[in-house]
Amino acid sequence: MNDIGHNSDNATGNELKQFIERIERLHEERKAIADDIKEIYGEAKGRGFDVKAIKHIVSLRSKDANAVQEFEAIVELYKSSIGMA
Amino acid sequence: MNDIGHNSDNATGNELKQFIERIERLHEERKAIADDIKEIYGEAKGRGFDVKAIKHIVSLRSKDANAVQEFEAIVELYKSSIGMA
Amino acid sequence: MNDIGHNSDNATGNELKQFIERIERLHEERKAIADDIKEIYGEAKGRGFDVKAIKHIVSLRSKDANAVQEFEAIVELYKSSIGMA
Amino acid sequence: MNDIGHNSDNATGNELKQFIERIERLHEERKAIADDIKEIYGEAKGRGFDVKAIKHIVSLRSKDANAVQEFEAIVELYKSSIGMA
DNA sequence: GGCATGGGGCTTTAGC
DNA sequence: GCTAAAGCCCCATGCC
Repeated sequence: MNDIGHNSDNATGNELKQFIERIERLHEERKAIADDIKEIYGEAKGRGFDVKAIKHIVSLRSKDANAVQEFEAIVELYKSSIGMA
Repeated sequence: MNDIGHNSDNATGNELKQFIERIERLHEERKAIADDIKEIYGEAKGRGFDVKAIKHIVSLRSKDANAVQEFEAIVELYKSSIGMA
Repeated sequence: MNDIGHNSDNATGNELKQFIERIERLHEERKAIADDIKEIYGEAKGRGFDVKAIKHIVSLRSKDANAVQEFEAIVELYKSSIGMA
Repeated sequence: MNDIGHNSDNATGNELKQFIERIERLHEERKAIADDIKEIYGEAKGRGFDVKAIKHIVSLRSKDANAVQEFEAIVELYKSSIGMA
C-alpha cells in the first residue's frame, strides 16, 4: 500500500507509470514481429532456401546502392595494397 | 536465366521474392513500432521527464524479470552441483 | 548459516569454487584482449583507415576461400532469380 | 622491408598489413583462452561436475555483479524522476 | 561536429 | 541439425 507511483495523489508517479507501460507494450509488439520474421526464415529454410543468403540480400536491398559499391571498392583497394589475391 | 521481373515459369524466383517481401514488410512494421517508442519518449520529455532515466528503468524492469527466474534456477543448480539433491 | 562451499570440510564445494574462479580469471583475460583489439582498430582509424573495411578483410582472411566464393555465388543466383540488378 | 608482395614505397600497404597482423595475433590469443576455458570445463566434467550448471553459475555471478551497480543507480533515478531530489 | 557510450539486431558457436 | 546463448557490429543518442 506504500508503493510509490500508483496512488491517485501521486500524479507524477502515475503519469510516469503510464509512459513506462506504453513503452513496455510496444516492446512486446516489437518482439512479436521479430518472432514472425524468424518464422518466415524458418519457412524459407523448409522450402530449401539458404537463409543466410536471403538475409544478405534483404540487407543489401535496404542499403544505398552507392554506399555498397563504395565499401566494396575500398575493400578491394585494401586487399591489393596488402598483396591479397 | 535472366528472368527479369519474374515470369510465372520461374516458380523459385517467385517464391523467393514472396519471402523477401514478407520479411521487408515486417521490417517496416518493426520500424514503425520503434518510431512509436521514440514518440512516447518525446511525449515524456515534453511532460518534463528525464528520457534517459526512463530508458534505464525500462531496461532494468526487463532485466529484473529475467533475474527473478534465473534466481530460482540458481538455487536448484547450486544444490544439485554440490550434491544437495 | 548455509555458507556452502568454503568450509574446509566441504571438499566438493571448494573444488567447485576453484574451477569457477579459474574460469572467471580467463574471462577477464579474454576481455582484456578484446579491449586490445578495439584499441588497435582505434589506432587504425586515427591513421585514416576505414575500420569497417579492415574488419571485413580480417574476416575474409579467417574464412575458407571456397566457402566465401560459394556463398557469393548463391547470393548472385538469388539476386538474378528475383530480378535484382 | 623484405616482405614480398609490397614495396617499401607502399607505406600505406605496409602499415595496413601491420594492423591486420596485430589483430590476427590477438584473435589467436583470444582463441587460445577460449580453448583454455573449454579445457577447464572438461576437467570439471571429469571430476564429476555438471558443466551446464557451472556455466550457468558463472553467467549469473557476472550478471549479479552488474545488477548491484545498476540497483544503486536506479534508486537515484527513481527519486529524481519523481521529483524526490 | 566528432567521440564515446549504450541498446538492438545479427552471426556464430556450443549443447542437445 | 536445431535451438539457445554469447560475442560482435552497427546505429542512435548524449556529451564535449
